[in-house]
Amino acid sequence: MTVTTDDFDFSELTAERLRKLDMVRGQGVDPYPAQVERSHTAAEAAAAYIGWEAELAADGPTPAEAAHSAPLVAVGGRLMSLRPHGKMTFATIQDGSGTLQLAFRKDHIGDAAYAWLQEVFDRGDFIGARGRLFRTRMGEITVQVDEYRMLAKSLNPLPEKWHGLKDTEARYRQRYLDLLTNPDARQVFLTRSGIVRSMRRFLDGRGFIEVETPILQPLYGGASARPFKTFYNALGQDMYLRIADELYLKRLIIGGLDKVYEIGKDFRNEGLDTTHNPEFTQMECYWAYADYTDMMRLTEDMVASIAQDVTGATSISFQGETIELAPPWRRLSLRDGILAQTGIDIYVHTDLDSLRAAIRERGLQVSPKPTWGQLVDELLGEYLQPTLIQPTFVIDYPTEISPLAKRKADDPRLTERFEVFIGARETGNAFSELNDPLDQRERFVAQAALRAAGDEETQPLDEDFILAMMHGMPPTGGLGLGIDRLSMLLTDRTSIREVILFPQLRTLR
RNA sequence: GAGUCCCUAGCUCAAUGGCAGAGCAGUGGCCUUUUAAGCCAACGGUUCAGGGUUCGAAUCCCUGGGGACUCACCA
Repeated sequence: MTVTTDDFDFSELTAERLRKLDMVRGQGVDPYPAQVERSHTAAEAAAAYIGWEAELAADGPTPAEAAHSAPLVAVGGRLMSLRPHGKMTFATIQDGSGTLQLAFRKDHIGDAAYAWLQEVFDRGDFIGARGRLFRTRMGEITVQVDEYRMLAKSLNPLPEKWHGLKDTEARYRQRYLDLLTNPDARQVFLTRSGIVRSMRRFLDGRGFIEVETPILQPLYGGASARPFKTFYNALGQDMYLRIADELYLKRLIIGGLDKVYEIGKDFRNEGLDTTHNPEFTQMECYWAYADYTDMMRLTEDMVASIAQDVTGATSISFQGETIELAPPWRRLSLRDGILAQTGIDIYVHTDLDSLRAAIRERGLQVSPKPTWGQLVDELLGEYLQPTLIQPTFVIDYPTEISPLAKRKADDPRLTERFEVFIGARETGNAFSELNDPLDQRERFVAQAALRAAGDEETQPLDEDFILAMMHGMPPTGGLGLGIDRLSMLLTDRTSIREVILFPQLRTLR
């Protein structure tokens, strides 16, 4: 039933809570006080009681005999369950540290205080309580409440306590309800936070410094993708949200910051599916005087170290597969990988027509692509990638699809580049960075030609970046790792929306 | 952008062409160690929206909205 006032439409349940709110205010009590008396979190209270029990054991008296000297705590949290039993009521509160049980006895707190609990509190409200800890007959550590107060009234009901919030759309649109009622969801985001923390610790420990580069850029670059475009009024010019951090981080390498990294959002104006969100998080790091083999060692050491930190092991379970992340990881050339899965040698079929013919000849199902490089990438995605469950460095990519990577000394058609695949998902991308400004300019020009041929995701010529490189850039290794993808891997989730707190959804009309 | 499936009470779910229902939550009552507390009672619906078919539509059809998955683009 919907109740309508001049200002709101709300449910009958909300109307009931508003009635209680009015009742509290009518009694001269502030339902939203600013000050909170709180000595312990839920977890700290439990730990304090266990510590007290341990001390007692040495002295002699049982906890029941010594109850009068049990720890006195002031706790606060959200009321998740209220279980009245006549003259005694049990409640469970939840704070960021966990849950704790409260016991209210009518003969202990008095008739009026006991009645007030039933009259004005609902599941979802915040409550603060003081009292001594004890264990119930069932052994649960519980606060014997001496006094309590309302910390904040909630006006909308929480989802059902047993099943939690199931509806996917509601879980994404109202993530706070998901976090409150689904412990799994909460754990995913704690793990994700742990991954980023562990990554920072690892890179800091290796002497990398964390930097911040522009998200709002006059020209996008550093990856092959369509950008989000916007307009900056003060300068009267078009701006882009970055699609990668790469070109700015390399400017820092040129500036003599030899080991830099950035963890931040990139934005790509592309599709939306279980592995893509238009706004996603990437770690990029650049290491002067290193090459792509150094980056491979860095990558496998870092990912294994992160997995150890957040899951306690380097061997993880993902979608029923056991994946071993301990180094060293398999290294497979792109050519050998595609040859093994399709029988096509991309070193033989080195132009678009020849490669198309070979694909047709074998009856392979791949979508048509406008350039040779994109077609090679398509073969990788269709036939090789699904086989790459265990962590694999696929190395030596065609120059045409790697415009920022250094050519291999013995074969200018290829670059010193690798992509990381784990659980059949692309998780990282790295190369020995191109530091020859003249070659870099040529690559940009070649990109323009590919764009003319129909490739919409080529990289624009960035004169300011070339200017920087003209001043001299040291040999450098660079790596990009997808934080969302890594989080999916380490939390065993197949949808990127499960590891992004607020995934992109269509706005409700 | 295309295809398939989904949308019912605050939440989790029933009802498949024939009286829209249950559990939880909420309301009233009983209950001093429960923890998915229990018992009794009453209450709670624009079945996503709009249109159509039909004696009759939550159910079938069409249009629109939102979501999930698959495909295409992408990391």
